[in-house]
Amino acid sequence: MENKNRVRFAPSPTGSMHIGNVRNALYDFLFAKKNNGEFLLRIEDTDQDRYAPGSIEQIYEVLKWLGLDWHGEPIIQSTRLELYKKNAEELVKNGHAYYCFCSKERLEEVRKDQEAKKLPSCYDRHCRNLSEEEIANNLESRTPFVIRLKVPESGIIEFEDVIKGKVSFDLKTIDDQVLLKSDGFPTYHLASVTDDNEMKISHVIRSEEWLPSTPKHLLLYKFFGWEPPRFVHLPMILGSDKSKLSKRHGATSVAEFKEQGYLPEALINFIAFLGWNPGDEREIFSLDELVDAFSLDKVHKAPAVFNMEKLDWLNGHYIRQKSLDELARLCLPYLEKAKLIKPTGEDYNLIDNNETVNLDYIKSAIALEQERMKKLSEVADLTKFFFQNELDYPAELLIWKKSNLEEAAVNLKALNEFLSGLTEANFTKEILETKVKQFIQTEQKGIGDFLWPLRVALTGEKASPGPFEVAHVLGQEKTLKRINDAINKIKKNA
RNA sequence: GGUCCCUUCGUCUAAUGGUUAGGACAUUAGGUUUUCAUCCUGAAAAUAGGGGUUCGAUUCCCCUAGGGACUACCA
Repeated sequence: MENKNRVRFAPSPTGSMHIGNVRNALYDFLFAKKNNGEFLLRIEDTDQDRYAPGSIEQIYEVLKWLGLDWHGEPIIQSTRLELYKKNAEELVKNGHAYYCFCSKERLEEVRKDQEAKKLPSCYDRHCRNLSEEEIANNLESRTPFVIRLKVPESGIIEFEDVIKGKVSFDLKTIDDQVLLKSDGFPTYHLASVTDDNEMKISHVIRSEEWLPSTPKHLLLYKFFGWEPPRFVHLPMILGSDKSKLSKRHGATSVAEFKEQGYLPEALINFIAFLGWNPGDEREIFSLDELVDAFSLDKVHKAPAVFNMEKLDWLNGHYIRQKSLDELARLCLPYLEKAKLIKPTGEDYNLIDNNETVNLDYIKSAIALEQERMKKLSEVADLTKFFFQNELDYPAELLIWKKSNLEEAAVNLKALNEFLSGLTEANFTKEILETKVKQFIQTEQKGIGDFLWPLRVALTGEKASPGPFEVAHVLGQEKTLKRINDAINKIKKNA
């Protein structure tokens, strides 16, 4: 019980959840579940200026959507200001931190000066040795102040990162970090160390950008007399040009991916493999399977480039795995958004001609495109011909290979006649295929001479599902109408 | 500039001293097919460079180069 593994995902509510956040959360989750530990959530809202309204709710929503359920109530840092303040003052009392009354202007000047002299920029420790009287006076006159960490003058601080291995820093290069800001809020450093201790976090799993501030955190643990956790610095995720993944690389927020129709399964599977793999050749993993296979010692040191093509492939894979009911449920909003259908009671109206269709019709249409979809958002474009009354395509599209419009018209007429002679009951994919192919044989022509124009007449597309399955979904009446429409289109064109 | 981290096909990665350097995505050639997609088969494609250590280095060490992060009263 004492040594239970506890990890936390600690985002700050300053914007939308992005891929990097999700990777951190995912590895936290996998590590906790794999090792019978707890996955906790903490909201690091200690920057009043950067707080983005709604982003806390979005964090919850995204984690739930991805299936990364956390344990217990989230810790909200802004509700714990007293604790941080108390800890900062304790450090001052023990001589490990000090009041600093420097103005922002002065700090700015110091920085500029150091830059001009090509010196490493850090606080010049102006207030580090203020007399008690000076401090008392400043406090008395209500001069704004911060509390800074008193970094020892010399020494080496070394630690064993779970992923990077041994890392060491010379204390001489470390700045006297601000711990408590003049607005009374803690900085990340104070707040996260305080809370990680309070929450009994065993492994701090976070992005590599935190590696350089880890010695400050270690100092804090030492000065507080607390046992430090293990540090686990995850490699970064890069964009296609190998710079830190950002907006200009396209979608990076989870909300955008969701909107484009990426499935949580695909996102999880893909992101898990950015910097980790199970060590064998399997590629497809559910969240549960990831938990089972996960281990921190298989996490890489090197950063990984976010490769959208592979995500698309995975997403297509997961779409193909979906049951039709589930897929239809996911696709419906996209069809409505594209103004193809609108719900009316239990059924749906086609916006094009106000015809009423039922859910089964929509499902049949979606079923035919399931293996072609890479993202849910593509469903509207892929299935639109099932919901439109008049198809908009050039007559020339009806021409098969080296054939011509006249022949297309002749063949379509023959098909129309033949199909008119069938009963509605014959309009299944299998029966149609058998019968139409028999019919084509008697015509002494190539199969494409009939099937290509038929398919185009039914779909208006140069690429689509086959004509028999489309005709089945459309039904005899619409099928015949579309063939007629095509013939008329050719006539008009002539 | 300073500190720290990193380096296997285009990309994600396997192989921790001995392999024809393996797989996946993407690319590409075929097959199936009325088109597209799916599916199947094949091809091309990598150990950043230089030194060591070793009988033997992708693997261990050093240097160089390149990339990245940090360098805020942001996280």
